[in-house]
Order: sequence, then structure tokens, then C-alpha cells
Amino acid sequence: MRVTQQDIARISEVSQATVSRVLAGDERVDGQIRDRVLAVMNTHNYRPDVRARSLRQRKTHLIGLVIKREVGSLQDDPFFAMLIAEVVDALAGSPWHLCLDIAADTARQHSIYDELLRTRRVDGLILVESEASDERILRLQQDHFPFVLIGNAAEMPELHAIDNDNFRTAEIATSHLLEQGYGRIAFLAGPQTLTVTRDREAGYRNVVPEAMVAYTEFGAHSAREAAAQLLDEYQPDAILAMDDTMAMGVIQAARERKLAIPQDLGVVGFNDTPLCDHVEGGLTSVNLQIGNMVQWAIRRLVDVIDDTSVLGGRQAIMGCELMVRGSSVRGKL
Amino acid sequence: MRVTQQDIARISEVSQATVSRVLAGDERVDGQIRDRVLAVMNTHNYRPDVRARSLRQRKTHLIGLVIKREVGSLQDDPFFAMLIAEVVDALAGSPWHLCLDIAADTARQHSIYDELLRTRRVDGLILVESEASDERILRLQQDHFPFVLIGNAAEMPELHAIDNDNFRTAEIATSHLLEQGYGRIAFLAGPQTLTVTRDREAGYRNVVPEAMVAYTEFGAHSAREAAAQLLDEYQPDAILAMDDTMAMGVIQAARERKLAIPQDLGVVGFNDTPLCDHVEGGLTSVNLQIGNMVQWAIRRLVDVIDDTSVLGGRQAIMGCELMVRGSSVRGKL
DNA sequence: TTGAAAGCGATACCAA
DNA sequence: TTGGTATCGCTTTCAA
Repeated sequence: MRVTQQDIARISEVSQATVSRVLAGDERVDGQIRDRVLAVMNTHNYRPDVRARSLRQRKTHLIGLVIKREVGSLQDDPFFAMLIAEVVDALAGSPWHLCLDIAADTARQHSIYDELLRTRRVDGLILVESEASDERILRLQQDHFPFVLIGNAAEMPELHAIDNDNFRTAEIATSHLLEQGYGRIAFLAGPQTLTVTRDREAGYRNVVPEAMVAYTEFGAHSAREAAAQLLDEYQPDAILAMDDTMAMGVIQAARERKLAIPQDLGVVGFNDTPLCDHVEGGLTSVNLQIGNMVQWAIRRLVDVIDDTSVLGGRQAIMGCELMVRGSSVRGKL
Repeated sequence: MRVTQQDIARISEVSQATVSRVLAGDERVDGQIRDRVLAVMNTHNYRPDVRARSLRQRKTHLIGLVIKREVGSLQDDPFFAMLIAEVVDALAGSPWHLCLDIAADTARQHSIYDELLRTRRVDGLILVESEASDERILRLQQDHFPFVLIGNAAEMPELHAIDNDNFRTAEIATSHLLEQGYGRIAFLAGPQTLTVTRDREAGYRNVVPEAMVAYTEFGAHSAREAAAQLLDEYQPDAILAMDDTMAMGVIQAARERKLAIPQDLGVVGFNDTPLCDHVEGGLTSVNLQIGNMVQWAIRRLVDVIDDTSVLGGRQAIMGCELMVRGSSVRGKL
């Protein structure tokens, strides 16, 4: 059988309460007794049972992250790999752990959310890719469940949220292409319903003299098809893609048409994923500092869970940096 | 306050035990009573508290996966993205959830393992990239903790494990290069201490007339440097890389030297990650069916946790498939 | 400073 | 078929 606090108490010849106090580092415990208990804990390799502790303290020390993707499509998206990696990294060494789930359709989302928070499996949630209108958010608010959003929540100032200034990021990326002498810049956007798409489209339109926007699903495959059509019908000399994966789709379509990058076609992506270095000459991309966003979100989430009086505003905007590589710089001979 | 089973019992005017039975779908509950209780549960949006349930049933329904990587290096490795994606997918829709952690150094590994299983945070573990000599395994065995290995465990037949036949996979990949007319094939291997490296090296040596092996760390960067040296000093006409990321490093080094792929240099990787499609012409890669391995591992782990009498052997070998793409096929004009 | 005892919210055994 | 009650392992008052 497993060794419990009861056992430690018996062996140490103290009460269970005292053992608990020693465990909690309670100052009021007599030094000698403390040492004795600690010694017994040590020899018996005692570790408290988090299940019991969770029940009593009403806290699991688990943070939930639910990915909104089709099952089987996650691996194709370096953004999520990045996001998950950053969350795991941010949690490493802390008493918090990550509970990771995936849910594609809305029905499954609901059941996961129920399972995760109504059953109190996790203490709080990080939400990504959610829209302000998102039904999930209403449920979470109703239940007073701790959560932090990574994404646009401008219309709900009461939410804790962090986002990029997507208008600005698109402006910066588009301006860069203009400066490099590209004059016919198209925007290969994501689904039109997403705030992030609309924000970036606005930033793009604000800079570009003549706008051409194509909406498509995320992923290299659909981006490739959309880019092919764009190249054939609109014949842009540069394409700004919603993310690096879509930029890879653009590059594939360009290759099929024997278009040289960056000479015939300039390409810029978002997220600055490791993909960028795998493109010949490198893929120019906007670094959104996802790591910093995740760190902010987790710190904030833990504060909300612990009911720490939260310092500063409820929302933050993260800066970005354009990482200029070969795909958008025409040879300066 | 949260609504508890007690509340449901009071409102339904039955005992708490009956509510529990209804929840468990116990057949012996009178139909009328069952309906009444279910109705009350519904109106009050009741969901059982998993913390209490975990304590009583001594089961958290969490599966642990500890990634063995430097913090901050995960995103660069599509293998892990793939692995995590497959685990999350395999768990989706089941009552099991994933608890994901990362630990780089051995010290941190130990503390994570302690935190995870001695405290009973998770019910079982999936182990990857572990060596048979791995200290972790001894601890897990001593504690009779349920776990399943993804990797080579030939020397410990008592372990539940699934692996590829790495000897064969390397043979297949190398033979393919030979058949394509490459005669001076080098193997860009991982760390020499790993079983997977040694197994593949043996497979490679078994096929190749003249062997040349370079060991290096995982990751595109170190692969690039190692490949550069290999190209300069050994001048192979083909390189078999340990994984796709390392193959990308090889391709980068080849580009710097103006070597055309596949004409001047054939390249083959492992894992068949999405990266393969991002290479011009495509990167030939060995598909290790990681998804199937993960599914096997999780099914087995759940069986072990549930103490189901395990059918079949304790170890399995997964097949593989060479995905031939442009990087290893010289134009047949 | 220490111990006894009351929970936390479920499950499961034993009677009725 | 249903209810009473012990129990899971820990935290946390309340007394002593």
C-alpha cells in the first residue's frame, strides 16, 4: 500500500495535523518535531496525494488548453506546436500543469468544456482563437470560471485578454513590401469571420494602393489552391499570407508557375515559425511574440485563480517584430 | 455555491447513494426515481466533481506525457508536435485526458516524475525517447506504476512497449537510395548513445557498400553544420538523415554549396512530417506510423491501468512505409 | 505548540 | 431496490 500522511504521523508519533503542518512549512511546529517528521517522510519516500489535496483545497493546479481543430490536423500547424510549447515551457518548474485537449466541432467543444470545468478538472482555461461572440465565453462568465483570452476582446473590456495589434502588424508587413518595390500586393487571408482576419485586412488596406483580398481556410493545402487562383487571375507581385503555413502554400503555387522568389513574387507570412528558415533564402515573417503573450496569459490566469488582486489593466497588447528574410527582399545589385 | 450530489439528493428526495447510482447508470434504480433524479440533475446543471471522484476511485483519468527537451526547443521539432497531436487525438472523445510536461535535465525529470506519479496526479505514463538503461524506468517499475514505452525495449521483455524495426527502416531507406543510383551514401545520425541511432546505423551499414556515419544532436541547426562538414570532407552523393528536421539542415547545407537536389545529392529523412511537402520537389521520408504507435500505446496503457487482462504480447513492432518524393529520385530522362 | 475532529464530494459496502 | 454510513487522504478550524 501507499504510504499516507496517517502512516507518517503514526511512525513519527505525532498527530496527522502536525504532519500536515510540517508539509505546509508551518512556522509554529517545534523544530525538533519538524526534523523528526521530515526524516520519517524522507525514509518512507512520502509524497502527499494531490487527489486528496485537490478535493480539500478545491484546486487541482491544472490549467486547461483546448485546441479548436479537426482531430488529425494539428501536426500541420506550427502555430499550435508553438503555442503548446510555449505554454508547457511557461509552466515548467511551477506547481501548475497543463491539461491539453482538442475539440473540432461545437458539440464536442461544449462537452469538453463541461468535462473540464464543471467537473472541476482544471482550475482555469487559456482560450485561443475565440471570437468575442463565442458562446464558450458566455458560459465561462456565467460560471465565474477563471480564464484568459489570447486574442481580440476589445468589445468585452471586462475580460482578461492579450492580443497583438493586428491592424499594425499587417500595416508593417505591407509597408515593408511596398518599400521593397512591390506594387501589386495581394492579401491571402483566413476565414472572413475571424476578427484577426478583419483586423489584418484593415491594416493591409490602409497601406496598399490597390487592394486584393482572398479568403481561405488555414493550412498549406487550401492556401496553395487559393494562391494558385490568385496568381493566375490577379497576377500580384507580392502576397501577404495569414501565417507561415499559408505562405508555404503560396511558395508551392509560385514554384508550379516557375515564379522566382523574391524576384517575381514577394512573400511575407506571420508567426515567425521555424518553417521560415526552411525556405530557400528564408521567409520574411512577422514575429508576434507568442511566447510573451503566453507568459502574460498564464501569469494573469494564475493570479485570477488565486484571486490575487490583479495589477494593471485587464487587457494588454503585445508588440511585434518584422523578421526580414530573403522572400521579400529583391536583390540589390 | 456549486451544486453537489447532496443537493441533488435533497431536492429529489432520495438518498445521496441513489443519486450516485443514477449517475453510474446502475440498473437497479427504479425507473421513475431515476427519471426524477435525472430531471433534477438537468435543471440544476449538475456534474460530478472529478476531484472527489478521483480520491475515492483512486483514479484521475489523466495520462502523463513528459517531453525530454530543453525548454524553448520544442517548437523546432515537428516530431513532438506530431507525437502530441497524435496523443491528443487518440484521447479525444475518451474519458481520458492528457497531462503534458517538459523536462530537460535529469534533475528536473526526477522531480517531474515524482510530482506526477508519486503524488498520483496521473494514472499512467507514456514514455518516449527513453533508453532501456533509463533510470526512470527502474523507478516506475519499483513503484509498480503503469507505463508504456514508445521505443526500443528488446532487452526488457517485461515492459509494455512498441517500436519500429529501426534496423529495417534504415535498410529500406538506404536500399532505396542505392536503387536510385546513389553510390556514396552517408548517414547523418543522432547521438550515438541512443538505441534508435545504433539500430538504424546497423541497418544502414548492412546495405551500404562503404559506410560513413556522422553523429550529431537533433535539430536543423546542428544537422546543418554536421552536413556541411560531411559534404566538404566526405563528398557523399546522398545523405540519409535521422529525421526530417535534420534533413532540412542537410538541404540548407547543400544549397550553400550549390548542390542540386536530387541530382548532386539525394536526401532521405524520417518521420514523414509535414515538412516534407515544403521542400521543392518533396522530401523522401520514412513514415513510421507514429499515429498507430501512439494508439497502440494508449490502448495498452489504459488496459494496464484498468488492470484488464492484457491480450497479446507485451511488445509490438510497427511497420513503416517509405514515402518517395523528389529529393531521392534522379530524373529518369 | 499540538491534537481531535469536521469536512471536501464523491463511491461502495452492508442492512433493511 | 433503497438508505445509512464508512472511506478515500488531506487541510483546517477549534480546543486544549
